[in-house]
Amino acid sequence: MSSASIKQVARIAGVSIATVSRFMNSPEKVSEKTREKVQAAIAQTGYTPNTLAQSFRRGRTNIVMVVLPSIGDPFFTGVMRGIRRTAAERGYSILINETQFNTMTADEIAAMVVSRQTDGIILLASMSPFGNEVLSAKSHRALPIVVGCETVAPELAAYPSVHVDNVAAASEATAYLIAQGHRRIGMIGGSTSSLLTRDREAGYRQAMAQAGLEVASGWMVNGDLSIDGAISATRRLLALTPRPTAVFCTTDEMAIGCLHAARSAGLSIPQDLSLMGFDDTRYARVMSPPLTTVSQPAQEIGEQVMATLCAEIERGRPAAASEDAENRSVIVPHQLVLRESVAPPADQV
Amino acid sequence: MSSASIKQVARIAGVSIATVSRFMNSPEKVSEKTREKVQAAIAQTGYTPNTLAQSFRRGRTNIVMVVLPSIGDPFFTGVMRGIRRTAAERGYSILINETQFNTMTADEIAAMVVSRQTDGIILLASMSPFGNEVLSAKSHRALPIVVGCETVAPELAAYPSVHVDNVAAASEATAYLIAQGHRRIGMIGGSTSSLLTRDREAGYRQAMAQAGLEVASGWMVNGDLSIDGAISATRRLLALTPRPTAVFCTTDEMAIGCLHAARSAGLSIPQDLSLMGFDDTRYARVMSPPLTTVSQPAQEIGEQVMATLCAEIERGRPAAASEDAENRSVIVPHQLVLRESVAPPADQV
DNA sequence: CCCACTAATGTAAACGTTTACAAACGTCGG
DNA sequence: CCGACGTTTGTAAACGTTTACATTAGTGGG
Repeated sequence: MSSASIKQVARIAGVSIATVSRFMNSPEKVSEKTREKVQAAIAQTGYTPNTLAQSFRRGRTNIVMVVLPSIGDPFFTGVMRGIRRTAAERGYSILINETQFNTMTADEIAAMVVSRQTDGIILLASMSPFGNEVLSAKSHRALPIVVGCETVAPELAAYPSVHVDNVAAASEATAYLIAQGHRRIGMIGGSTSSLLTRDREAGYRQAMAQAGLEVASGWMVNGDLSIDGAISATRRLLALTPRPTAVFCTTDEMAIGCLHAARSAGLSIPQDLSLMGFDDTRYARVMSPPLTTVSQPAQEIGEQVMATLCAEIERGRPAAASEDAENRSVIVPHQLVLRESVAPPADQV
Repeated sequence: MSSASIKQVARIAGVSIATVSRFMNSPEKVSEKTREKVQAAIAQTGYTPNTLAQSFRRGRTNIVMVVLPSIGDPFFTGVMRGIRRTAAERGYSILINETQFNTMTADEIAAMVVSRQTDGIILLASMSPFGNEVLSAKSHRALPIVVGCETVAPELAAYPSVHVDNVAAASEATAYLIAQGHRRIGMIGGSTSSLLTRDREAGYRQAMAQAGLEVASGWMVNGDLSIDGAISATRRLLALTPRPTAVFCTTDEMAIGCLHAARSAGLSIPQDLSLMGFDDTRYARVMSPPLTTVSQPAQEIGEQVMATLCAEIERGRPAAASEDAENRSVIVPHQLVLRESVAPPADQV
């Protein structure tokens, strides 16, 4: 007997089910008197519409899926907060998928939309071969997808996106280290198959090149976006001779690992090694020393991404017209935040 | 034309829709020849069952909701990892609800189950007045709910749960500080409306009492489970005279805030102030100094909670029989992990 | 008082599955 | 060759909504 159905409410109120349905969805279409009767019947039965039936009938679940590398990273937590906020406002729930655990392949994720389990997708992780052919084959309509944080992959170029200018930001961060007098600067990034890492690497190389500095082999290592990954990456970096005097970590999470590893190796920060992070997570400012980093407006990114996705979903199939106008990427501002993990190098080159 | 329906597949394969359905759900019931035909038709049309229709028909979404204070806390991230792992294994997706943002009231959450949007609930946050009357009124069946991490609230006593022995753990942690020679020990907890905080407080008081120590007024402050909250809490603690020589934080997250605030106030840790955390998150060991804390098997808790919920869901309505056998709480082991944020007090009392 | 027009309500089909039941088909022992 | 039984397939109802369309009630002008 779980929960009452519309039929019972209709019977009790002495009206047809259509009227009850109208009462629920557009009360202004039902007369005052009837409204009262229906209201009473609903109160009496404790009726709640069966969401499953509604979703089925309407062909919409009001659920969107967000795909990201790891929910554990505090930066993504911030983005999620923004997503969740505007999702709540607009009546959507969100389903999370972490690529880190390879729980699903890109095709499976796409299948969730095709099979109508989900109304759209937010991609915060570059899934490069996003089975786009598969998708367009499976469904004639374009999938509602929006890309966030990441630079959009070529195959996804048609989709809207919102992110900071990763190459400019990385370039500025590196330039700052250079301006402090550093010449040997290492970089700890994620896997190079990630476009985001590639962009930040491009920015790093660009700044180095502009200063006429070379990027020696072994100066760029993969820290796997994790603390542990950054710890081993840092060990590799410190084993180099001459070793870098500064390290640009493409993520605060990795900067934390790097900080720990460097200190474990007996170095003091920033005297012996300068550290630059990225993201300005809540941990950055409570580290010791507080991390110099690049801040991104995480929550704002989340909000904009979700809002854009809602628009995509709601405008439904008919896209056509001024596609490009809507599909342009939104670039949100980044900012270098200076704290205490960077100082001029002690040993002169 | 989004995605093909079972009808089209049936037509192309030259069979009835029932046969196609059987092919999908219990292929052993259809003959070899037919299987081939259907398989071909599916391949040709790219058929994917409409999940909405399936859910509607079966009355199950295979989605469960988990309610927690904040997904950002690394401890919960660990629990979520466990939940997600076993959810994936068993074919469930998970919907997250953070109470921190008050996106939904307890009643609304319950309504999601009643209205069939969700098959069950995992409560990692104590929602004390969980509108249980409302629930049992709305639906005659018991809701599939399982409680994790938290001590279960009296109204939820009937539901299964899995958590560490919070009072014992807090007691051990405090006893360790006492054993190091501390006499004035402060505690930074969450809101006292949280049962978890209350349990850990009870453990703290118990250890103090056993050592014949008094808990002075002002020694227990609310750190709001956040870094910022802990920072102000610490300031209040340090303003006391005489000030505590050690602080027990009921969360590593708050211990991090406490560490930062103490250091900002010019104290060195652990020489001037000892710090004990709780949870052993991934940040604990990379802090400087590394945090002494109490570890909980986060992932294991998640796995067990989810597995229990699956059992609840799958056994469906008919509970009866040996209810209590299943409904007992599972206590998972905790462990004190000794690192470097605790030392004997410098100033002798 | 009737007609026309609007507002309110009812009827019934449709959405894509699953599944109880009935029907058809094979196979095999007699 | 027949009947019985097991296997495979088909038929049709059901799940709880929404909604196009038909119908009825209500309103006001002529």
